[in-house]
Amino acid sequence: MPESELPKAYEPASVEPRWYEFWEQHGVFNASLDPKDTRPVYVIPMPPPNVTGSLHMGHALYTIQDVIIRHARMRGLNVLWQPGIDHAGISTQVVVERQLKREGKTRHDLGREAFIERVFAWKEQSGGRILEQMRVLGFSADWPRQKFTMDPDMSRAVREAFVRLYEQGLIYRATRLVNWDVESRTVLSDLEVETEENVQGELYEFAYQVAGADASLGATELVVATTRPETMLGDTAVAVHPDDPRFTHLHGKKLAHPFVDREIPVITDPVLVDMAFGTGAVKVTPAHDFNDFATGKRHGLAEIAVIGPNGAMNEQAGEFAGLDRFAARKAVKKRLAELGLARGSKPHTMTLPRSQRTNSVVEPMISTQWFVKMEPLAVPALEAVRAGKTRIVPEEWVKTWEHWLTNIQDWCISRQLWWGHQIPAFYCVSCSHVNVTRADPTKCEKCGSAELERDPDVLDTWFSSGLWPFSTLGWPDKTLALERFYPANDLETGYDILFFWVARMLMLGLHFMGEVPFRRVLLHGMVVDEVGDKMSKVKGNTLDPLDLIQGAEFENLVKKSLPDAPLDEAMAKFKKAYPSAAQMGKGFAAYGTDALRLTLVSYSPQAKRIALSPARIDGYRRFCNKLYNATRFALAYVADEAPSGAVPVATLLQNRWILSRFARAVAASTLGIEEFRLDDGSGALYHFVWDELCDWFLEMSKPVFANGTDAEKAETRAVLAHVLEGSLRALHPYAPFVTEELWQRLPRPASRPVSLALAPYPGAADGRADAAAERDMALLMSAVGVARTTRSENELHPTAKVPLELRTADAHARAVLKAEARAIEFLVGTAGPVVIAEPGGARPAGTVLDVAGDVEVLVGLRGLVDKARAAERSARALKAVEKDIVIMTKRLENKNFVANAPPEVVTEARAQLAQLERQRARLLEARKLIEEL
RNA sequence: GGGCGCAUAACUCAGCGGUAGAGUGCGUCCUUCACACGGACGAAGCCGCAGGUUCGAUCCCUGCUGCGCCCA
Repeated sequence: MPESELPKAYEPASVEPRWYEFWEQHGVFNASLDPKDTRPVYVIPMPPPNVTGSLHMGHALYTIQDVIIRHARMRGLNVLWQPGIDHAGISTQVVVERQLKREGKTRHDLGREAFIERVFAWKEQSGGRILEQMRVLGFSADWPRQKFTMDPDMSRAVREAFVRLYEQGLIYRATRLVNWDVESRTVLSDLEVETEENVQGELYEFAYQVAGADASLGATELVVATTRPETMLGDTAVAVHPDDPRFTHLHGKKLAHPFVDREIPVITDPVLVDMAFGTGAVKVTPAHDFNDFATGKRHGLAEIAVIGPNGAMNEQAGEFAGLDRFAARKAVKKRLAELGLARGSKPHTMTLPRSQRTNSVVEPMISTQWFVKMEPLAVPALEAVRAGKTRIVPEEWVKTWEHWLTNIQDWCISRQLWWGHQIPAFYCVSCSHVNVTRADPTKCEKCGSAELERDPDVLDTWFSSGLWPFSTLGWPDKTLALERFYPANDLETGYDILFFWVARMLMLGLHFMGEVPFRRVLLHGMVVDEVGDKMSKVKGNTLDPLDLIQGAEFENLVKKSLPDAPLDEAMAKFKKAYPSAAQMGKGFAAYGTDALRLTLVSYSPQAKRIALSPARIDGYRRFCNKLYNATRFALAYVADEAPSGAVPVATLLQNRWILSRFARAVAASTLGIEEFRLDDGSGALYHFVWDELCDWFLEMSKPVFANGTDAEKAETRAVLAHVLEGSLRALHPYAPFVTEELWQRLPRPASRPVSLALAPYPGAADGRADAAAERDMALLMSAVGVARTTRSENELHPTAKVPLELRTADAHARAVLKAEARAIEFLVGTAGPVVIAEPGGARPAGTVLDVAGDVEVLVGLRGLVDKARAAERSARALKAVEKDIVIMTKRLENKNFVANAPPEVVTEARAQLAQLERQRARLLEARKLIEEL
């Protein structure tokens, strides 16, 4: 038997790498640029992972894109899914600088050029690993078209975009209060600042003495409350509310600064000051606080920076100069106390701004930076979504989108880093003119001086990502690729980069290409641990997709995720984060890529959190094994078939039925993929394969192969070969490896291509809808089910044979059951032929009666019946039916229901009630029979 | 302070204006020749709480409670 060639269990590890190599060798993932290729195209721009990153669960979610891409490819479209890597400015620079630090060096020891060379070397060595890991996940990307955001052609696009925006007045340079990352010593955009909530801090109070105070008018000092005492060195005013009676006598007064030689005014400001908060008086530091900055502008206050780029106090801080800002905080408090100006402190819950990349507390600083003027770009983007040119799915994100874009701030794009696209601005030393040019200039375009200094800053990483959908296709040149593959059809990514990436691509795509870069944006949630917490290294609840694919012992996992914690503590954290893993024993089995993929797409796409459940992955691993074994079974019979691809003639009930169910399943899968409901699409196929194909169709074909006529056998072989081949095609986008492995072993039509990845996706024409077959099968399934329940309730050995009689008044039902006698006998395990009869007549002694709809099921259990259990079950069934009867009766007795509900609902309810009452009658009979046993 | 979302079986999650579903787990029986990674059968839910709309609400609306996220 051919099946003996296959091991009994599916082993993904021995199968998956082989097929990936095969696909790449045959170039099945490559888009066609042949000018004569007229196929419609389908494009998803792949989000380029960071060059520093190693594969995490977020990347594994690219599976959603791959399923859609593979489906499109199987539908015969010219598909482009172009992979790439992002240079990831800050992250990468931080990684390499940390390496240098271990060698006792800084980037300044190397110099800019050598440092960049070093980063490139690092990138070559370890940066591409993630793309290798993506192959493990089966992603069908067009690898020969792989891009890196710092490739020469990408850099050219970036420079072109910058120059054009500058020429159009949309990029400008300005001095503003910006977010400063003290650790990496660069400015950040608003989006790169994250707020840490519920930080336990203190509200510290101290007093400013009023200059020339008159004690008879009131207090001679003004007490302010602050969370940042050290910034008082840069205070240029104290604000009170104009309506606050406590401070009326101080309006217009000056305060003496205790540490620096400066008097600062008391100002009144209803915007900044909340009378109820703190002391009602607010110190104003325009150079280090956004609200204070705005206040300063309103009142014409000086902006005195007291903190330097490294986070230490500068020379303006007088005696505190040189201290780190946090050390300065302590020092200032100590000195205030010594001067008798401290007025105590209160615990205070606050929020802290932190750098997304380095996590250090962000310092507002005044600095000269490059900005993109956003409003002219945002308005067309807003309109494009409103007009439906790009659709955001799920729609709930549209509100967020609208809110952000309508309140958008100008985008700070310069970064004080070395790693990235250096800004193409050249300052003339003699006339100060700013030359912004496509090619490096040799002399100033204004005064002709050859003395030019290039701006040292680089661009925000997201600037180049924003050009991705067209820069990767050759822009600014008019290439065939650009013409063919822009705009893309869909974009699929996490909601966390809706603004960072999606919005900017849409704005820049509209601006430079005059057309939206994609028609749909599909936003998925974040992968979190099984109990819903964000995955983080600190919590030790991260999962590496490769550990799930290849298997891993929990002990090794926790050693990897929390290397510094005691083993039992780390293990406890891990098991708390993954309750289902805690029940598993020592570790994860090698679930394989397909199981992980099926799991990831099984989550509802509208869930904001995807709580990854190891038990669920294991469930899909079993599904792969089920599919594998179903094919093993089939191969024993169909190995010599030569299917034509046409739907086989079917006369046997189960053959007609499975063709009908198959048509439904593939329709559901296709709809699911098209509607971005991969959970529904894959679920339909899962249940089709397991619950219908395996549990009923394969089971019913066994007696055919054992005892059927040659014609029946031939028909069943043809249907089995056809449906199985079709099922593998249908499942391939979700589970590419196991399906390719099995498909290559199955007989298949001669017209099929070399790889399943290129075979046509099945459609309605691959099945045959048959309502009658579905109805008749339902009857059979329910009768068999009831008979089996009776057997099981009485604890019969599975191989024990029982006499079976089915009685029904419905002549059609009798005909169906009679025709399917062989199947029923096999599925129930009957002693002798099943008797099909009309109701009434004597019941053989020792027979248990149950009902399946309108069919009485009589199982002969002479001497085997557990009377008590049978009675118990009978009572339970009766109770359930009577409960339903009460519900239905009440509903139908309600005049309003009958009058107002749609007529078909009323008719349906009446039919249900009638059915229930017939069931009750039979159950009462059955109960009587038990008593007689 | 503003906004968004979630609350359904022990766990993780679907679903839905008309008698509540899946996977895992749990219980019983069984190594029957595709699969014990299996089969058959079964137990298990005030669908968060309180109102409202409706002939009918787990579903729609309002409020509350709890949890999560985003923005300021």
